[in-house]
Amino acid sequence: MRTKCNDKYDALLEATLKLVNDCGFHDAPMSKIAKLAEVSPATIYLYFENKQDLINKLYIKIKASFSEHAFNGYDSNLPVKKGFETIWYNIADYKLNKIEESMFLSQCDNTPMIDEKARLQGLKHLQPLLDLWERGQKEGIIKPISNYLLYAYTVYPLSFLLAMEQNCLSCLNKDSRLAAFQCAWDSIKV
Amino acid sequence: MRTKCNDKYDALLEATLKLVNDCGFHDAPMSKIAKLAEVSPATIYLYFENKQDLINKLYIKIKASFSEHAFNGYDSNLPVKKGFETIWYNIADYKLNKIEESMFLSQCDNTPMIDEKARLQGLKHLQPLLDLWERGQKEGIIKPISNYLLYAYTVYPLSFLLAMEQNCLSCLNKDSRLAAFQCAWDSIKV
Amino acid sequence: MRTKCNDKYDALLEATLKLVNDCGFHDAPMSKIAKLAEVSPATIYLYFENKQDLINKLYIKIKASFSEHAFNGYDSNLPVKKGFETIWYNIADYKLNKIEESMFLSQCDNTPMIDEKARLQGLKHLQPLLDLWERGQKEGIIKPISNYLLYAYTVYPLSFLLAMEQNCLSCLNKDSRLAAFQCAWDSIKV
Amino acid sequence: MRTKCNDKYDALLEATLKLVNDCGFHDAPMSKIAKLAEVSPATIYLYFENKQDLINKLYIKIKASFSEHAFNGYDSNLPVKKGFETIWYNIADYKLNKIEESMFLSQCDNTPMIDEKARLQGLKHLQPLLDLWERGQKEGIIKPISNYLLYAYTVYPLSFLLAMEQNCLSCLNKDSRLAAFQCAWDSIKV
DNA sequence: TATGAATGAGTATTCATTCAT
DNA sequence: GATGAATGAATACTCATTCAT
Repeated sequence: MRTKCNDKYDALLEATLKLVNDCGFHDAPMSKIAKLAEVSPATIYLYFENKQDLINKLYIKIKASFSEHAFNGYDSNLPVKKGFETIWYNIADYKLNKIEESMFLSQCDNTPMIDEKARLQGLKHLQPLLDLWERGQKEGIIKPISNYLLYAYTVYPLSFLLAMEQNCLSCLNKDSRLAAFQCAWDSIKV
Repeated sequence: MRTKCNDKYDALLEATLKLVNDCGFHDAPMSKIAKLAEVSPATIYLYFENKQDLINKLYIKIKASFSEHAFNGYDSNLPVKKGFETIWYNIADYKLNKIEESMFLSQCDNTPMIDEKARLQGLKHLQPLLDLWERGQKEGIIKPISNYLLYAYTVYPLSFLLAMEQNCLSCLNKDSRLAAFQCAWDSIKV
Repeated sequence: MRTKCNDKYDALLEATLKLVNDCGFHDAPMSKIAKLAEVSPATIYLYFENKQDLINKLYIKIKASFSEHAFNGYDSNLPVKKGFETIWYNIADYKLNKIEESMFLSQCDNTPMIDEKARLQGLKHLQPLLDLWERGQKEGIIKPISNYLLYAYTVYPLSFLLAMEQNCLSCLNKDSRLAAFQCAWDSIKV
Repeated sequence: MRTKCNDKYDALLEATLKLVNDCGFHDAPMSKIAKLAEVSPATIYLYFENKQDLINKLYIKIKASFSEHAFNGYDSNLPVKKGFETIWYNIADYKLNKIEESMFLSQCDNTPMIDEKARLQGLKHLQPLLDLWERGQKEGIIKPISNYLLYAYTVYPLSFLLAMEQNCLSCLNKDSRLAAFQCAWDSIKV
């Protein structure tokens, strides 16, 4: 499906990202997406099957870039806390620097706008973090609770801080980020 | 003269809640809402100005019921931890028992589908919790960090647990809820 | 159909007149008419069969008041020119003083918004003028041309002067009205 | 790529003309217009912004064709009466041969269905006639009265004759048209 | 008599998608 | 591959009219 002219493919994804963020899925018609990408509406259908496919592909692409960021510089041989710290700060960085992408993910995750199939595909990237937690639990450093809880109390709160945007992005700034990390670590460490 | 009954008003809100949850705002047309509420499409406009107004009013109503639940049995004279515990468990209860409502709030909070005005009106109910935190900080029991962080690491994670629904609702069950609360408390206590 | 409470009947006709003039037939819904008349929409149907009937009745009423005015003080024994003068000035008076009514008649006469039946009923009031013209023709004072032409060149032009409203009402004022009458008379006299 | 053809644009204007004449603006819905033009409702919006724009454009187009007709063969060097005769007969011709167009103009001019802007644009074509009248007045051939009066008693009556259609079109036929012109001229000549 | 509630059919307009070049 | 034209089906919303009191 994806042809040699990646320019248009990418422009379409970018336009979709912007419009869905600003107006919501319900007010991001194909015609507007095409216009913003400087492309004919018909052209969209050369690269994507339909609107759902366009959204799905954007979701998967962003999820992938998110994961790539998350494990940047991470090595599974690091001690548990150090490893967790690396990943957590990476994610905080991503939220702070890739605001559009992060907002889009939030919208997808709280809305029935993504195929179940795409959703699953987006999830499978987190395995290294789950492995790290398992190791931490074996070593008695991390509480013996479900992965869901661990995620809910460490990574997920970052989404809220992002959503509060104007008033709260400061919470993720270099110098005040320590407090946030401390909360995260305190909530899971034994 | 027929008299305007609350039945229809409520049926419309209920239908909207269900459809927006199941299909998303973008696929919850007025015609479907009317059908589900067993009412003519035109009737909607006797009770609501337009679709936006319908959504806004539903949001505000649910936010209000949420707050009412949250502070049920709470007394500002309770010791900080006890007070926090009361509120936190109330909210966990709400999430567990009012799944539809909770999912709708998540969708609203991560989507540009709500008026800024309605959004603000929905926020003003949390004051007692903020007051409690302030007291806890003065007493040296709660970390001296911003309200956003406190909220992000105590209340907000519950939304994630809810969203994971099938796999994770167990995390909020009576017996395993303690672990979740412990995470919350650990992340904010000094 | 018309009941004892003429107040509401009249208020409805008045409201219709105003709304149709200001917004056009296409933007004068029954609900607005009811509101302006300070009456329930359902009440309209106690006095009128439907919207068409309401418009028709208003048309006929105004046509009748127009004719009454037109022949005010007219006596079929007057000499032809004097008689014509009387009627013509009466009509000019009406156009000048009953602007709303005159505009409504213009709209009805240039639009398919009136039943053919009502239209015919509105026409039959002009007989005395036609009789006068016939007499004038017999006396050799008025050109031997069709009634349509006589009307077109004497009475009808007044509608245009009215329609030009702001810029042109002056043409119908007491002192400048003579010029207009002179045109009318010149165009039909032998 | 299919190319936007004038056929559809014209068909739409024609359909609108017919429907507005036969049923009135209030009963000429876009769906009927589309059907009559053998086009999808959505297609209308490729050529016109909305219904108002469609009506406006039709009005302006017809006004332009009317003016073109009116001054066909007219030369500002002609003697006043001859010049007036030329224009007047041209207009009578137009009314007789372009009945649909003439009726539409009447409806527009007696109804709040046209934008003020479009209305103004439609007016500016008559200048040569006004110039002619001015010259006639300077030469002492035409009464020193306002342009409104001159128009009301010469051109405007033709609209009435048209409106009476069935019974009266004969008044505009070649042989009986002289009587009508004579009325017009008599009413303005000194 | 009078009403506000209720509604089915309709209105202008938009949308995701396909057609023809 | 790329496009603007074209469209049937849908969308939010309105209307003339009727219902139930």
